[in-house]
Amino acid sequence: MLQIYNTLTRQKEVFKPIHPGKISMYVCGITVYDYCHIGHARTSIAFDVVARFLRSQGWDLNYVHNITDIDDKIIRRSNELGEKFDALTKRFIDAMHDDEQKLGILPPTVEPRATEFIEPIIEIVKSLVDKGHAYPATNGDVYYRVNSFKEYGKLSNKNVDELMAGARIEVDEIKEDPRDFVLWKASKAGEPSWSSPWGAGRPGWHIECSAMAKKCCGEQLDIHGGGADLQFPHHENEIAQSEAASGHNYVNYWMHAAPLRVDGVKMSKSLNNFFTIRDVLEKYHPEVVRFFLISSHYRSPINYSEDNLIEARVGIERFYTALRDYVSVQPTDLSSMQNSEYYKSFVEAMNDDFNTRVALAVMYDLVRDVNTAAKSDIQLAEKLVGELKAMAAILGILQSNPTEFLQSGSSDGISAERVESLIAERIQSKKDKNYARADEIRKALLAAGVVIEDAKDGTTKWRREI
RNA sequence: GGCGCGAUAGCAAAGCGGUUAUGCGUCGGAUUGCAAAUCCGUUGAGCCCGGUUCGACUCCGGGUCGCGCCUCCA
Repeated sequence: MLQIYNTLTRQKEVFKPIHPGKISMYVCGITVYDYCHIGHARTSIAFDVVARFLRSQGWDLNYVHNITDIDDKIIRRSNELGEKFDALTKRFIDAMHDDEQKLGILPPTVEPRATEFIEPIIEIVKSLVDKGHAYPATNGDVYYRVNSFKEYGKLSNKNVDELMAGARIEVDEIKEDPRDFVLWKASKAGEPSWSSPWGAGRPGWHIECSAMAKKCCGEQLDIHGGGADLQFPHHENEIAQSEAASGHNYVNYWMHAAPLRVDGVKMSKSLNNFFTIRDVLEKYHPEVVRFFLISSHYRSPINYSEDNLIEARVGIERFYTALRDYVSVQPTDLSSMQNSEYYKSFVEAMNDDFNTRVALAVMYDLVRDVNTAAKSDIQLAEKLVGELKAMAAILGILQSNPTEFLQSGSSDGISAERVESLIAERIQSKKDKNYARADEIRKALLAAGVVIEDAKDGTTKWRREI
């Protein structure tokens, strides 16, 4: 029984789909004017895991992950760089796809871009104007009339009157009310623009999601997700737009991933305390990053630090060390795992609001039993490994070759060839009972960050430590 | 100021009103030429003050501290 924490009600709820067996899930993606940072990866991976798990359980999932490819920041950046806005966004979309692919983030069912949905955006704005929920201003902008939507604030639990009193809201003469937000923005000369009933302009920030969600999922969604920082104003405004336009409920379950922190505070563009995904991947294996990001619950903040990345690496090493001898074992088909106690526990954990941490704990239990079985019952060990790999696939981890993973590390370290040749020399020394030389070699390798393990059959395995 | 969230052992991080989370680390044992890996055992928790209860880390109230949103942000 799937349970999801719903931001709207601030509690876990049993999930009930709009259409039996089907789920529509819309997740806010990024505005593409720069490289993605690890905070973006956190949210993308969280929902990638949700999507993988839902599909694994037989749900027919329509996963929509949008791209906002037109907005003020994009225009500003394109002016700064002297690069056409669509060339700029293409460049960063390509980079984003590259990052996602490395991190094992599967492509969504649909990846709509705001600029491809200008007509539907104009349609919604028009209908909001017609219904009195929006109004064109004298400068050519069209604004949403916040006081026309009586449920405004229900998602973020804001009191509308207090919002009005807030000192930080910019008072704009052109708006009827300072809380009103822009749906359609008149363009200045030279800016990218599309024609509309209100003149040349471009979409405001929030409206594109209302339009894309409607076109890709219909007027009602099962799940809508995004980073916690989008709860207000973005998702609040989406609700106001979509529900005022359609006249009925927009989203059944709102999910928000907690922010990634650096030194205890949120990683963000404005604080300039972010690390891009590509920077981090220069130092750490992509699976380490992914493992780190799913090793705590998606609603708990995670602290990004070297120590925690190293801990993630060590945590995965336990898995790969166990899997080293079972490279040929294939993941077990989920349909034949229904009676596995491990799998039942795993599914139970994931059904409980996608508790990846508990799911990993189940997998660690499985690893221990694999290692124990390896000593006495290889068939059992292989069976358990098949199950372990099947669960790992649901989380999108343990997809590398174990030995390659364990031997991966900084490129400036000792070469694999050098390691192999020293190991060969050590094996000979051992045969000659020259243990002094054998130990010397082991110490030298250790100093170079290489740990060796002698197997019973006389061979020696090695891995890098970071 | 308004609205939320959190505080767990050396570190990371979950569930749970009474019964081992889990990973890393420590220590001891098995194993090993010695190691490493592995297994077994060990170590160790629940911010403070009240309350409810036969019993609270878990529920309720009040503090303290940290964080998020209220402004662009995944």
